[in-house]
Amino acid sequence: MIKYSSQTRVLVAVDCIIFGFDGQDYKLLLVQRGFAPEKEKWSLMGGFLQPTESLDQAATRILKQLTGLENVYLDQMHTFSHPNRDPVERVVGVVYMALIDIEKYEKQINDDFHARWFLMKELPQLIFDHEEMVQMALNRLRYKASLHPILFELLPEKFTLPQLQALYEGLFDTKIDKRNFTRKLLSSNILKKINEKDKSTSKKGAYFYTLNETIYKDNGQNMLNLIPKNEMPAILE
Amino acid sequence: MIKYSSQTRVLVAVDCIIFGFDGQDYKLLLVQRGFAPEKEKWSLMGGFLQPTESLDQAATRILKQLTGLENVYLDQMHTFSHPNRDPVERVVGVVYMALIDIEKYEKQINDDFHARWFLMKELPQLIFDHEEMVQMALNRLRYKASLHPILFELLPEKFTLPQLQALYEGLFDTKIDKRNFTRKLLSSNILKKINEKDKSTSKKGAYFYTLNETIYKDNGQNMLNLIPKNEMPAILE
DNA sequence: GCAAAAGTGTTACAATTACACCCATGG
DNA sequence: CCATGGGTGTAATTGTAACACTTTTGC
Repeated sequence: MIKYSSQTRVLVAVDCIIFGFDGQDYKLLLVQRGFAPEKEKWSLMGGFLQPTESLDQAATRILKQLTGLENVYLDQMHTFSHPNRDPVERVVGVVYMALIDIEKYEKQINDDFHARWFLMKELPQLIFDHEEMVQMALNRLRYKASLHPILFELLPEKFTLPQLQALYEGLFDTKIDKRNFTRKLLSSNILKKINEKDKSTSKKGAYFYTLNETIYKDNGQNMLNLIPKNEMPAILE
Repeated sequence: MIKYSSQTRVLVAVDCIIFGFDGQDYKLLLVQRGFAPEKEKWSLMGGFLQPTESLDQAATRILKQLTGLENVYLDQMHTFSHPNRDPVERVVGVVYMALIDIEKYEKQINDDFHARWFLMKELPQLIFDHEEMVQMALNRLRYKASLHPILFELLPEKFTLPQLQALYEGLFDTKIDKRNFTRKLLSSNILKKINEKDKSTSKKGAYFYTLNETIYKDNGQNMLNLIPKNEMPAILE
């Protein structure tokens, strides 16, 4: 078979940034690296791209290996390529961001990998350029979440408005007026109220909501706003 | 030297999507491929990642090779990885998007590559998955431009408000009210008026403006707006 | 009965949209 | 003098932000 001669081939790794939310704080799922170099140091969960799979498939495979989860929010974020980012040999690193419901995470699956959830505020030192990757992912998550309803992905199917508000307040490290928050959210029609309450965090109990799936998919709008809203294409990213 | 054994190494290519604007229409700079397979078919300008360079450096190098330009808007967009996207052998393709001032493009440089500007409306068939790449880039450009002032990158240093408006109208295929457009733009303080007119398109002449560089860098805002603007971090992407 | 969290409305202000006429000038 | 494109203001509407009290109930 003909090849492109005289070009250098390199390893391609996929690294997954896996976010979770415990009701209070954002967390990141890390693994303790089982092989040299940097053995036993903490790192993102990753693996090498295999000959017959795409990057998306590789990321899906890796995420499933570690968490047991499929069909979760998983998005290619950026490709890192400093020639010496891995000291062993050149590895180009494609980073994916995953948002998972932390409750669904299956602990037994990961024991092979010595996985652990870390509070975002208390991350250990990470190998290679993984800290830079995490920082970029956090910025990206804030960016997206400020524009699109994606934080739902961190919650179970049924969730309450106070839970959702805590999610936004945590990510942006701020307090939000709950009346305004609720009004905007409900006016988007993205939620369906369920006739059932969560009594675990208060005596009164908070109503559960679920996503209105038909509406939760079609969102795109604007901001420096040179384009009138009427003219904005419905799906932009 | 130790290596990661038993893993497959692949070629990494960088492909550049180069947008320009001629005052009327958006254009894409394509090259006629000089080697097999698909020799003489049109394709994005690309090249292989070299051993000592990063992807950003490779994209910069490739862009300079083709256009003679440096210090232009250039942004990593997405990495494509279908196992058979290149029929010769496996190549992972990292796509960059560039916005250039079409006037600055130096024709003599590209003649080695048989480069040509195509109207976005009249693109030829492209090799491999390059059409998919272009489609994604166009969506991405619309998305970004709807939120951030980046289309300036397609204009010369001095430009008029009607030129700028044509840029937005062209990208979104719509008409914008020029009073509202102007007011929003000027109220952002991003522009500086110059005491000089462009008389090339009208008898009255339109004032030139330039970017206010200090303000043109710090922009980030919102849209589904669960976060009050006061609380929005200044730089989100 | 009270502490703790959930729920709910109104008003002021800001941003966005819709809309039409005068201006400057080269020919 | 007139055709062409450039420039400008206002009013109605909509969206956003600030603000505090009542409800529920487990203890």
